[in-house]
Amino acid sequence: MNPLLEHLNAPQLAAVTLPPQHALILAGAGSGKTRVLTTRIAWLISTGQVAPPGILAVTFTNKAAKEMLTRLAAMLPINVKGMWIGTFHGLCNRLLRAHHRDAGLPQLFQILDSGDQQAAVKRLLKTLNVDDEKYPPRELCHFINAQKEQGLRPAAVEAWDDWARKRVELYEAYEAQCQREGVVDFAELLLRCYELLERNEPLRRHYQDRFRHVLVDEFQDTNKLQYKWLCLLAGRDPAKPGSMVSNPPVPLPALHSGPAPTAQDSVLRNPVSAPLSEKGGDYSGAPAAPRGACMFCVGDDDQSIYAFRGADVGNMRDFEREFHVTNLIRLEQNYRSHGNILDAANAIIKNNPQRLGKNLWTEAGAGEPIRVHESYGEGDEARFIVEEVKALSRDGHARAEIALLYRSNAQSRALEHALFNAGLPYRVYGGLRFFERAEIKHALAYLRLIANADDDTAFSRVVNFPTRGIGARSLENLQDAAKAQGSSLHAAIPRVSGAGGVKLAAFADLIIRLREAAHLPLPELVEHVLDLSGLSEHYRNEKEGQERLANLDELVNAAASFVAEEGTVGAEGEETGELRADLVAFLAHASLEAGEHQAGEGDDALQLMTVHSAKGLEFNIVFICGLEEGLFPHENSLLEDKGLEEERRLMYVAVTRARQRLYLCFAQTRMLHGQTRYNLPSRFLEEIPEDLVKWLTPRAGKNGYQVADSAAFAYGATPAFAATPRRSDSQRGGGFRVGQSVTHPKFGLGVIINAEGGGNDARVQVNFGAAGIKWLALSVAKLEAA
DNA sequence: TTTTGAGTCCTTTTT
DNA sequence: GGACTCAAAA
Repeated sequence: MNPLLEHLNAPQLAAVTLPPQHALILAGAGSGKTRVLTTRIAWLISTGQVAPPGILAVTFTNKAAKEMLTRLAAMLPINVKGMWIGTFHGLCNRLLRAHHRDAGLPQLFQILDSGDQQAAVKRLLKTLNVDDEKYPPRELCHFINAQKEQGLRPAAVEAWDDWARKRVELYEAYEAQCQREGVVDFAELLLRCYELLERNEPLRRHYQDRFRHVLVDEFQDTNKLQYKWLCLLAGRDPAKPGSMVSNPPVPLPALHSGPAPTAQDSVLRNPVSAPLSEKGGDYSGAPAAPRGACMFCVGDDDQSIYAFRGADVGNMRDFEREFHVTNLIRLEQNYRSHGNILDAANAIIKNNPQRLGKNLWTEAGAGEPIRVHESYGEGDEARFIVEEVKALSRDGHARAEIALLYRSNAQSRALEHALFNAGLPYRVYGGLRFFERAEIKHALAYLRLIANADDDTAFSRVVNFPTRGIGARSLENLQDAAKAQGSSLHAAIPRVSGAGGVKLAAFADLIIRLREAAHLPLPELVEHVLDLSGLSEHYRNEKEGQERLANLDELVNAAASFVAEEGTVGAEGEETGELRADLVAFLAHASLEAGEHQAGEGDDALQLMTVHSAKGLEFNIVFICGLEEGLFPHENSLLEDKGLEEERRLMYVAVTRARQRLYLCFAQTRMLHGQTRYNLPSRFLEEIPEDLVKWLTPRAGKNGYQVADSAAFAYGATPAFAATPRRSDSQRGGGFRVGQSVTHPKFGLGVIINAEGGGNDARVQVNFGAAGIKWLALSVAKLEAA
């Protein structure tokens, strides 16, 4: 037997060795998804069914792509570096660099990250004198990206009123600005690449012939445009029914002079395109489409948690239908979690309608019960977790194997506070990332100006940083001049006169001097830029500049290791003429891969992160915090179509992160937006069968809190208010307190969220959930403790 | 040009 | 409550 196939279970084996047909693999959490994907590639290659250049494998994150490459390298005696395995954006970047002329892009086009994009939109609104209250940049970016992710250019966007028409107009103006500056945002990377293939038949044919197998990871997270892009590469030509709305064929503006080369030109000239002879190995036909690839899509509709950013689970059904998928394979055996955890996850997700359907099981035993803990407030919740973690630590559990998951980032504060006070090392994921730091972005802006001085985003960022006396007025003059002659800011510098003009000219001179150093090896070039621009100097003089200075040093290191690692890739693409490919590649790398969140990876630290960022990870012990209505499920989600379903999938993802032990925590009160909120326990708690659960605090009543006095709470609850003085017989008597569950004959079950007055005047505010929030006089309303 | 105070917002996030 | 933005004051 092929050693690659050892230790695969039956469905895994079936998936890996599937004959060349389109296939959809429903891979449950912890079912060995990545293993199947990589083994499939290795198997296809090692059995001679396809040569490495015939493979296209797509992921969403750089991490996943890297992981795939690493695993593949361990399985195959080939150099996997040059293979087409990467993120959607990374691969599109590669294609666009190779065929930039055909795509209507300058050779050295720069990539805007979301921050750059927002800055560009802001700048646009300013030059057009558009009220940014009416068209907030954030929202406008979102709109533009959403359109692009649907595959819609401005001409194809429908608008019904003036406001909407203006938005589309701004979208158009934004496109023009990007084109003028030679920059491309994330969504544009995909859309431009899609259009390139759609309109350029020879090029499309070339890649359709080349790629025999297209493999997609996390398929449930693809958006419409990504799906279209995949379809195109897999050999489904654009005009066919079922393909998306087509844009009116607007000719792409060309930035360069001279005759546009044909597609054939760039295919033949370009080293990216493998010789056609390599394409199929001794691939022996079979039922696959005559042209184009076999699609092998791996995903889990139950783990689709990115609808809010355009992901469309519907792609799974569409794919199944449009590609006539007969091979639907379910990977349901879970190798991660104990039985109770899986049972809970299955029970929760069962409440979602319209699933493709799947039930995880394990050969591992039931394991420990799921622990549920109620506390009074978020501080108490955090203290409980701290004590529990300390105990687990004493028992020999590694802290790095314990994760604290929460729905929203704001929740980390209380946890961090308690952890800090307890001296427990922890690491929070999801902060500012390396290439997003201000000082790094400044340095990169200078580097970008070396590559392309017309990059107005980069120009505006550093024209007066460090300050060189170029104030708002000079910039305004410059902007006017640029607008007047329809040029970039840089090109307009000679048109500005006066003192401002002199200073601007000095800046232009700086750019020239930076460009003169463009022959230096990349790390030295970076260093040179830091020096000459005055960035290093600036941070040396700043009180709090030490860390930033260290980061800038780190940038030099990053450049060095980039050259060392990607050195071979530097040869990819065309000769860039006077400017170097490695600089452009490094800048693309900085935009496409923002870098790891922060240092301190080696330490044995608790892992704190949102549920979203925990996707794909696993831990021995998991605490899910803040399991309260309004928080998780988040209140905003209830207003959205299918919002609750997505929250439930999120809960499913959270639960399935745990291998051995799972804690579910909730609190009666929580500080939110500066106000104390009283929430009911999350409905997801109730969806877990009772026999899987062990309550660490007295069990809460259905839909409400346990009526218990504070002593019942392990870590000292401190009720802030009592409508009537609390009495020891409050259970029996009429004493109510904030946070307590009550029933009302008409409104049903609720929780007291506020109170005022006392004695006969006492009134309480009760949240009855669906029945609303009411103020009730205790002397009148027939309230009872639930 | 930098500092400071008021005002605003507030799920989730990768590329 | 707090982080971030933006406009006025030093």
